[in-house]
Amino acid sequence: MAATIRDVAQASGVHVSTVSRTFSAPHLVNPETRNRVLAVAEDLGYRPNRAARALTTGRTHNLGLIVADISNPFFPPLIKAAQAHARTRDYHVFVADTDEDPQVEEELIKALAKQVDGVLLCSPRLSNRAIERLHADVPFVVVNREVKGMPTVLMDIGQGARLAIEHLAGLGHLRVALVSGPSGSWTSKRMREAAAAVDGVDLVFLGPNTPTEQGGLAAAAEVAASGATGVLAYNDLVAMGLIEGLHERGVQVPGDVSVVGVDDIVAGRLNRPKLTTVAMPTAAAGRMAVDLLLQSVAEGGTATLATLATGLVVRESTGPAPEPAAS
Amino acid sequence: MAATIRDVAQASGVHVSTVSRTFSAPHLVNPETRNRVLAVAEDLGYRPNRAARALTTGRTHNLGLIVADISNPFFPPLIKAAQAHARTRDYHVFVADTDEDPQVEEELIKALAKQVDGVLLCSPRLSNRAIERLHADVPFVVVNREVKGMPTVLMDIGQGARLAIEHLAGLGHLRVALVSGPSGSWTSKRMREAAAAVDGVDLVFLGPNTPTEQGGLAAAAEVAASGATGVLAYNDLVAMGLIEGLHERGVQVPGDVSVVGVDDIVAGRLNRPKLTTVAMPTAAAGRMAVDLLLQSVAEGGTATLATLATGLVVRESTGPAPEPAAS
DNA sequence: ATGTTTCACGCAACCGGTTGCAAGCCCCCA
DNA sequence: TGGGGGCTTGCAACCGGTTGCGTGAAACAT
Repeated sequence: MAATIRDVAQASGVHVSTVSRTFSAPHLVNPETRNRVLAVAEDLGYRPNRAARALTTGRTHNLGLIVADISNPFFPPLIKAAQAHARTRDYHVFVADTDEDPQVEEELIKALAKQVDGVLLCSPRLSNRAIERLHADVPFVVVNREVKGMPTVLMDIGQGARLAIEHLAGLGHLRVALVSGPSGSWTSKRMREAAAAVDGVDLVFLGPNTPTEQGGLAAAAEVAASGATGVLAYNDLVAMGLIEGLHERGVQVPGDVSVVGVDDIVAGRLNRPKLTTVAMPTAAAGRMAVDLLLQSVAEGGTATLATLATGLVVRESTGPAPEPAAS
Repeated sequence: MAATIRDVAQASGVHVSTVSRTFSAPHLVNPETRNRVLAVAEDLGYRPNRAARALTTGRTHNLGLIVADISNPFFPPLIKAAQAHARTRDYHVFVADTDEDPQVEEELIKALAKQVDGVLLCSPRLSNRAIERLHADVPFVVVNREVKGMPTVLMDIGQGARLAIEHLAGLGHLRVALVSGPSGSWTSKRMREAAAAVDGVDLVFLGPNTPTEQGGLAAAAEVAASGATGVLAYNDLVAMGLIEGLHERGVQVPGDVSVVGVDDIVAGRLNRPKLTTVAMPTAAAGRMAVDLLLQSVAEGGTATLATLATGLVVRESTGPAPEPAAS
C-alpha cells in the first residue's frame, strides 16, 4: 500500500541504498541526485518505516513511559513534559498504564522492550529484583524510587515532608498523623523517615491505603480516632478524600484538623478549602528523566542520580492548632 | 544481546522456521520438538521480536491512542478501559498526547502509523480533511466526533445536554447560559443544538473557552453579567473553575446560580458543592472503540457508528432558581 | 601520461522474523 | 509391493530498511 524505499528507488532510477542514504546520510549523496530522490519520495508520499529501520540500526527513536495509574493527576504533567522534551530530541514517547498491577507492568515492559530504546519507569510497583532482571532487555530510568545501579530521578519528598511537618509544628500541632500510601511504597517510607527527624511533634502512622480519594475517605475514621490535629497525607488525592471524609464526620478542616497533601495537583487548588501541599517538580522531573534516558541509551549505563527540590505551598487546609478541649 | 530466533534454532538443533512455527503456528510442529524448542527458548530468555514479526505479517499487535490532553480527567478512564480491553485481545495500547496542537497530532499519527495496526482518535483537533487524508496511512476510530466514512464512537452529549437543561428548567431557571469549549468544538455545537430544542428557557451562549478550570475561571465574569441563573458548562473542569470564579465574586452556587458540568470526573464528586453533571460512559466508549478498531483492522473499513447513552447525575451544584430580586 | 585521492553510487549481506513450497518419512490400503 | 496421503521439517525468498566494501569516474598532483 504505502510506498517503500524500493518504489522510490525504481521511480527515481537509483539503487535503494542511494535512497536510504538520501534520508539517513544526506551528505554522502550528490545534491542533484538527492533532490531528485526527495522529489520522487515527496510525490509518492514515502516515509521511511521506523520499525524496519530499527531492525538494523537498533534505534527505534521511541521511548516508553510506564505509569501505575494515568488517572492520578500527579502524572500527566510529568508525561506531557517528557513527551514535549523528547520531541525536541526527535523521539516519541508511548505511555502505558499498568493499573497498579506488577504483573501487567512486567508484561508491558517486555512488550515495549523491543519497540523502544528505553523506558521511563514512574513509581514502579515491581520489585527491585524484577526491575534489575528486566533491565537486561532495555535501558531504564526510574522516577520516584531508588533502584540501585539504575539512573534515577527523585523528587526530594523527604525535604518536602520535613517542611510540611515543620509547618504544622509551627502552627502548634503537637500530634501529627502520617496517612501513608500503598504498602511498601518507597515514598511513604521516605516521608516517615523525614517526619521522624523533626523534633517536638508526636507522630502517628496510619495506613496503608490506596493512593486515591477512596483511600483518603477510608482513612478518615482512623484519623479522627487518632487524636492528631495535623495530617500529612500520602498525596493530594488522599488529602482531598480525607478532608471529604472528615467533613462528613463533622470535623472541620482547618478548624479542627489541618491537612497537608503532596503533589500540588490542579484539583487541589480548586478544592475547598484549597489544599496546602508539597509541590513536586513534576515537569522538571519528566524532562530530566528523558535526558538521563537518552544519555544512557547513547553511552551505555551511567547510573546518575538526580534529586529535584520540592517546596511547600501553604493554602487554606492548614491553620493554627485548636485549643485543647478543656474538658 | 537478547536471544534471537536463530540462537534458539541452533541451540535446539532445528531450523529457524521450526522455531518460528513453534510460536506462531504450534499445531504445525511435532509436540516433542515443540517442547524441546520451548524449553530452550525459555532457557535463553527468548521472546519473539514483535517489530520484526510485524515486518512480514503487517500486524504489530499494537494500537495507538491519541488524545489532546492527558491532564483532562475525562480521558484516563477511557484510556484505562481501552488498554485493559485491548490486552484481553492480545493488543497493546500506546498513548500519546498532542498538547491540543493539530500539528503535533498529525506528526504523532504519522509516527505511529507504521508501528501500530490502528489508531484511536479521541476528540481530535485535526480538520476532517486532514483526518481523511491520514486515514490512508492507518485505520482510525474516531471518538467523540463525527467524521464521515469513519468508524465512530459517540457519547450522546445532545441527550445529556437536553437532560441538563430540562433539569434546570424544572428547577425554575428561565435563563440558562451555555459556557462552551474550544472554538469549533464538535461537542459544543451539539450541546447548543440540543439545548435550543428545549422549550421554555432563554439561552445565552458564552465562550469559546479553554476546556479547563482556567477557562471556567475566566468565564465567571461573563456568566455573572449574563443574568443567567443556570449554567451548563462545557465540562466538569470548566464547571469547577466557574464555580470557583463565581464564589470569588460572592455569587453562591447553587444559591444564586446553578451549575451543571459534563463528564462526571472524579474530582467533581469531591468538589464542594458536589457537581451535578452529565455522566459520560467513558469506559464503555474505550472498550467499544477498541472493538470497532480491531474489527476494522481485521475486515477492512466498516464505518460503524456507535452512540452511547449519557445520564444526568444530580448532586449539589444545582438547586431551585432564586426568587427574582424584588428591587 | 601515470599515480593517487576523492566522490558518488551500486552490490549484497544483514537485522529478526514469516511462509509457500517441496522433500522425506511413516502409515494405510489395495 | 506399490501408490496415495498426512505429518513434520528444511529451504529460501521476502518484509523495508542499513551499511561495509568495492568500483568507476572525475579531479588533482607529479
